[in-house]
Amino acid sequence: MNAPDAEAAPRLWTIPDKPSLEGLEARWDAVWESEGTYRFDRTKTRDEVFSIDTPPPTVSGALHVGHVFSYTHTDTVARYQRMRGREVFYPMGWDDNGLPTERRVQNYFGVRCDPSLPHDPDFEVPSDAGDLKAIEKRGDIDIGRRDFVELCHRLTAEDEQAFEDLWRHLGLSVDWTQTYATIDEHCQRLAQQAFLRNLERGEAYQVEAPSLWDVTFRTAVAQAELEDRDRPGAYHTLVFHRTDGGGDLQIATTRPELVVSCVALVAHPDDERYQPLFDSTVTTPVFGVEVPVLAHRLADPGKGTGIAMICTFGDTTDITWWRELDLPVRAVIDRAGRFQAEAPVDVVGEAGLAAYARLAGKTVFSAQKEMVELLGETGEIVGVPEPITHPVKFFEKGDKPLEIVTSRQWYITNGGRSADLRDALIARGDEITWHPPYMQARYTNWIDGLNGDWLISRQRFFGVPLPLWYRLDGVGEPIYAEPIAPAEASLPVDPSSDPAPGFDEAQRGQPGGFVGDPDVMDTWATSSLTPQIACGWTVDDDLFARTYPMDMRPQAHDIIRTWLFSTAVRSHLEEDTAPWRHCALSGWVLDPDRKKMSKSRGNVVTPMDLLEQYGSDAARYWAASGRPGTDTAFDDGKMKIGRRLAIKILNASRFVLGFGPDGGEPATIDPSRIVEPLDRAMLSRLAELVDDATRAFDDFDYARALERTETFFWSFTDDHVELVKTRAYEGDEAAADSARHALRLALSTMLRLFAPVLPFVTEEVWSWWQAGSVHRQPWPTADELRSASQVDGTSVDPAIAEVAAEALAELRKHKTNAKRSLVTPMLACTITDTPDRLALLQHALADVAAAARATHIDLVEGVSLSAEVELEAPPE
RNA sequence: GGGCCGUUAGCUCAGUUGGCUAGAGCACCUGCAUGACGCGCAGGGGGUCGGGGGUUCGAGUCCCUCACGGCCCA
Repeated sequence: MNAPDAEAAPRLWTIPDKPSLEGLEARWDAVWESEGTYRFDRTKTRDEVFSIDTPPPTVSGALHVGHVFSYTHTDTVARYQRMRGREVFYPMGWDDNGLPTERRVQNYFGVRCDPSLPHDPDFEVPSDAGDLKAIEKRGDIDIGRRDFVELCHRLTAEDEQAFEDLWRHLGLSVDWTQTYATIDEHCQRLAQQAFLRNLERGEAYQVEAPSLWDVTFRTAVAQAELEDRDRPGAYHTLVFHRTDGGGDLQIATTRPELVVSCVALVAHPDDERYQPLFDSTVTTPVFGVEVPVLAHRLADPGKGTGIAMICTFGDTTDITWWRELDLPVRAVIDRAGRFQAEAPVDVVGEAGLAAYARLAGKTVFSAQKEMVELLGETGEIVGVPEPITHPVKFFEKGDKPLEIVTSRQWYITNGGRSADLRDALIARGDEITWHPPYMQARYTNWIDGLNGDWLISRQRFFGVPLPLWYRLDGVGEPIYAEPIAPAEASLPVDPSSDPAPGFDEAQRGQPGGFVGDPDVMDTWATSSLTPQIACGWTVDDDLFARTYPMDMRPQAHDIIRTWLFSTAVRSHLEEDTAPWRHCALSGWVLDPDRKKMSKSRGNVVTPMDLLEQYGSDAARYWAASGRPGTDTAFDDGKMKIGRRLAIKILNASRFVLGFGPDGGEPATIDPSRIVEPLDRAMLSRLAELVDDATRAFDDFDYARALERTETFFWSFTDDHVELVKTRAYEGDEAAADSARHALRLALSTMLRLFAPVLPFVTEEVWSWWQAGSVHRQPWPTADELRSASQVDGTSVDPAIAEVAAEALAELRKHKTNAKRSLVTPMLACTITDTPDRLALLQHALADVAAAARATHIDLVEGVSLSAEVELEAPPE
């Protein structure tokens, strides 16, 4: 690591004749790597460290500008904190665990995982991998789980390299020696270990219960993975028959195919229309099953006819009713989303059984058509279905509506079923500083709306296996109530290939033997442990003590309910603390039509092309212009401005440093030689900027810091440099020195202020005249500038800088309005202004006159600024 | 239906605790070869700050209300 080298010997100036942005990324990335500029120094204590819980990107997903956007935000804060003297712990992780990788591997290699197939030791990677046409021609190859997982590892390794290349090109100041991947052995061990500790403490449990089920992926999914999508549907009005002889009852439903699994009707307790029927019974159409009419507050009197079927299970409200009203189960939909072969036991009549036979084996979609036909035949459907559009629950990665299937699943407590835990987790939110603050409401609201614990088991292949086995009884049935857990020292384990402790592999599947739990954990069950993973929980106590709880969690606002919340749950359960002190939420990148950029919309811009076209500093400039938490439109115009800024920094620096002494003398900054009032006024203004930028960065507001710095910089080049350049060139020694040292001090300061956002161009300029990396320099302080702006303890009025700049602008205006060059000499010049302002201007009058090419300026007292000038006659 | 965010110049956006005549960049117009930068510099036109009401000496800023857009959750 480089020591901060403010004290180090200044180096000789080597200023290129024609500075350029081209190639800076590759050059400085290599230097930073070889110098270990961003290497974490683990001798630092907790209060000296700033640790960042970086989002591990899903490597199997496409790289897009959204990545450039949010990761740049984090990097600006990391660089700022590093310059503030904090030792920054900034690891990168890859999220290669889970369904996106499975899908990509299936498509890329043309394979399908069949867990029943054994491992094939001779398995070779398909030679036509990546060739979509060839794969389509030959069809998918079925392979065993171990071979499938091997392919997952192989492909994610390539994807990770592409991400690392992008991150390096973008200039993320990551310590690449700390990298982890959510499917690597370390993460698997840790995820299993954390689960086992949840199990020991009773926070993890299994239960056979109805849960949301994706029929395409054939896996259970959690509440956090749901999304509502509007889908067309239709109210079908069905006829139920009262058993008290009171006639028929009409029920509106969008899912007539579930009549067979109807276990009750329900209406609102206050609904006078149905109050007389409560606790009476009716029989279902077609199947003739007797069901009760019940009251429950969740029934909506305004929906349909105000009375609904409760089916097991049509939607999540059915689960609530079933649970709270203590109803039986008549499930009909299997794990493939089809009607199972056998009718529920309560269907006993011949007609009912015959009707069910027409549904058996059908998908939900075909079963509905068949059922409507059956209802028509019995005359138990009224009128024609009334089309509606209604929200339907989908797995966020799925294409078919979720069904509800009863299965044995593992859960971790998250407050969804415990008011105490819920309140405790909401209170954890108060330990975190939210940027921007209103994001905390999303966290609180999500927890408030939970309706169950966290379902963590998934019936998939590429993930961290649940580290459990079950004993088999005498007839080979698993005894789920007594799961067998491994010793922590043996982790990670794969129960599908490792035998249970105390058993021999030969006993797998045998009566009296064992069977491994076939499921993997939800990918969030691993991702929720990124603070523990990165900080070395249980494997490196020393590192853990220096880095945890972490200082910063940066992430996008759309995954507060998943990643942020689940991480808070794990830290609460495991460490009894919030996992971080600050959460910084980034917005989204929108396309120019204000739509979220995504691959499916085809509006994604390839980030590497962008970085090469405009330069990484320019892309970072665009990203850093997006305020924390705010969605930002993709805008290449903004990148052009960033590029211009970077070029301007090169040119202005070259100019400022060009005033240096000849003959290879070292660059120095000697504040005691800054004596001219205008120079001191400029530094005084710069001190205010440093205060402002520091406050902004302390509040994670990189956008504000950049904006203020940029504004100052442009007025510095356009006004201050123009005012002092003649003096710097040809003033007497003391006056010239004052200008030069002030320019250098200002440049040094601004380079450091820009460094978090524009790491390449600032490093390039720094290298021309300073030793070490700008990124290991101390962040500028207002104090150093204020003391430089004073002489013998007396300050100048910083307003001198404004008055001088405004006077110069007034004189320029006359030249421009006369359509003359700004270097046109003035034969005479009079400036009128208020006495106060004239007094200030007096301190910079020689500089103003030189910049305006006036040999002499007369001052006249008046009410406001104006000028009269006489320009040299234009050449004929 | 509930919660949150937003609405300021043609476009993208600043505007910290209320306080000079509401700003910047882009775009547009008019000029300028100037000791670094023409990817530059100077100057200019352009806004009843979404509508309405209120508090205040004073509101883009605070309060109420409505409209529109977005996100999250039912």
